[in-house]
Amino acid sequence: MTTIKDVAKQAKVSPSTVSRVIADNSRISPETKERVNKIIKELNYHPNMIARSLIKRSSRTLGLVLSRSTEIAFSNPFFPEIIRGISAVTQRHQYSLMLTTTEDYEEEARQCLQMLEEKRVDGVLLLASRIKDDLIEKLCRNNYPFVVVGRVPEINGYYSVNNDNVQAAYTAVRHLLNLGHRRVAFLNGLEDFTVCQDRFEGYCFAFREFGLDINQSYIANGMFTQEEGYRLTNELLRVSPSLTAVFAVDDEMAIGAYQAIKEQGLSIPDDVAVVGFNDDPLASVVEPALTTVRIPIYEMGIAATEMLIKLLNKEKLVSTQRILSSELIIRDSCGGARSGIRS
Amino acid sequence: MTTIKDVAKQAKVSPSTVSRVIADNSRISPETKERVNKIIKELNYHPNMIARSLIKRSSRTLGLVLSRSTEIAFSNPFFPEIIRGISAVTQRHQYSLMLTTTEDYEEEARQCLQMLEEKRVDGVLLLASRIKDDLIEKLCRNNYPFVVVGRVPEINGYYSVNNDNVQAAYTAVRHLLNLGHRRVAFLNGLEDFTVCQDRFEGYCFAFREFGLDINQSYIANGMFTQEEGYRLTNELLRVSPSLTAVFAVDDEMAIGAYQAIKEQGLSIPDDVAVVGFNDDPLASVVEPALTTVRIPIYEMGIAATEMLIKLLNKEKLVSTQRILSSELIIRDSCGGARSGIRS
DNA sequence: GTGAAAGCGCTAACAC
DNA sequence: GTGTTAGCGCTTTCAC
Repeated sequence: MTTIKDVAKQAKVSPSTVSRVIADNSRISPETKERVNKIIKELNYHPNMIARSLIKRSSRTLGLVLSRSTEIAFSNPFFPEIIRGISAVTQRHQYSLMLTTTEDYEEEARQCLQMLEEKRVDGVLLLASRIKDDLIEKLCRNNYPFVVVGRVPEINGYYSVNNDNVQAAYTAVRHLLNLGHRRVAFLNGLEDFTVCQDRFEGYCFAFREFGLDINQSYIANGMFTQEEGYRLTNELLRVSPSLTAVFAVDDEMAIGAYQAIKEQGLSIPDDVAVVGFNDDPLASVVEPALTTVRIPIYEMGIAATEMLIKLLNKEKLVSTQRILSSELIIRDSCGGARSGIRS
Repeated sequence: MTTIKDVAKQAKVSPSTVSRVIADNSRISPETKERVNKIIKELNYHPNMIARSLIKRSSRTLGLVLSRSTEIAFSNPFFPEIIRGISAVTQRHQYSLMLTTTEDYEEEARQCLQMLEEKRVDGVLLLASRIKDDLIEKLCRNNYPFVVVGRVPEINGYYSVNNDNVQAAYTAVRHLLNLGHRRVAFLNGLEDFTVCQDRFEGYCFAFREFGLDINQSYIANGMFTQEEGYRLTNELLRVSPSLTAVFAVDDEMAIGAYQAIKEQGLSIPDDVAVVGFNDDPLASVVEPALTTVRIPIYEMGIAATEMLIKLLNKEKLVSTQRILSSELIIRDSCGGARSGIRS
């Protein structure tokens, strides 16, 4: 293994000079620079990042902890897309990305703290979804740099990136109300996910705007799965056979609703309109193609990572929170022509 | 920041003793051990992994480089699943995982080498798919530890984990031949992916076993996308309207085939049977539910990571290659009853 | 059983 | 401009 000393010896300079050449220090003579660079190439020398990290007190690495529940929650496109965004920015800023996946929340918190305590990472990105989150409290208490993708209620002052869940759900439901629907069911996820709270709020906003009351028997909660969507829709249709539309908090659930609606001999969109959320690849494949909300996942990854890196550089941030807007993708599941409406 | 010296001072021992306590060294007195551990807890001390890595000459970190093309190639379930498997093993062995995603192959190779050269990682996991691969040659030449998920032709002596693509495709096509189909088209991916080569080989094996000739006009190549599946199937049906079955190298392509077949007014499975590959979540959702091959992705991640860690520990490996078997999931796209047949 | 000392590979004052 | 020196936080001989 070649070290900086080997290069120094060969180039007949001191290690510090080599170090300066690598750092592209201005007050090094062009001749030395050239000679050293030549030797570096010859010896195929690469600085040892571990050693550099030790002295710089920074690993130049960001941590990302994915818990299984988050994965399930957002299922398909979310996971690879956000990583792509995160990775793009880490690379641009010469950071590395350290990843762990965990099966449960306890483990997630443990691993996240460990990465920080052991100085493996300079800061972490959190895909937060749950209502209660003592990990975040702990991170705050220890002054660990972190950025949350999502929203954590009852905690303030943390940096975060999120999409406009309330607004997007409002737009989606308004779309249904505008088409004349009044008996609109809401197929919601589990209540302790903030996305579910927020999307429910959007649903309520739209109803309020139209001067309509919320009918509790139109609301159902369950897991973000197709099976659950199927089961809940069957139940909703049993209790309220006169429903004319279903708004699902997730496309997987919407697909489950499709099954249930079709099994009842009802037609989509003629008898029951459906709107989903997330723009899962499935959405354009099912028949009729599903009207849904597209979330800028890649961009959220970008934004969150940029925020974290600025934080680490002690740069001033314009705001502690960024909300990215999503887009209602109108397809065939509500009738009407296709188009895109900005929410 | 608390260091080992702080702990040593507080516990009135030397840093080396603290180090020994942490390493659970046998010849340290129980009393000292207890006292030191108490101080460690009190001060909330955590060893700095960077410093440890430096002296141990090991980052205890594995690298994973995902290129965009790989992602596209295997699309959906592959990416999160294999990471889940990899992550499970890295955690079990107290390793970390460093991840980068890249848009192209050049970049992939560059980043992979860099991680190794800069000693950020002790070894890398490669999701290899392409026929020509000079990255792997380079890794071999430099004696960098690595394990390939997939197969790289024309290179030997590297460690790898793969699924039984030839066997699985053979089983899938034999299933069609057993059902009486003789004019079976093969919707293949791009020829420079080894998976495509291997699955094509399986297709040929099955034909040979049945004493049938390969009809070149039944073979089509394209990208692993739904659109391409649609386009190619239209073409195949135009040239050979008498086709009775389509075997697709990927479920996305199979879904594209569905569209084309249905548009021709043909019924699945009555007029044309379809078999896919990968058991994409889509497969169970489309109508009729798609018969496809399920690949043990999670297990491949597990196996590859275990192999790499053994390699790093200089443990003897039983073999340089592990082939995991996949399973034909029989659904409704070929007619007949549902069941699982081990390939 | 424990401590002292050396050093992993690098950077950054501080000299000159 | 460049070299000398010290030291990042840890482990590991080698003493005793």
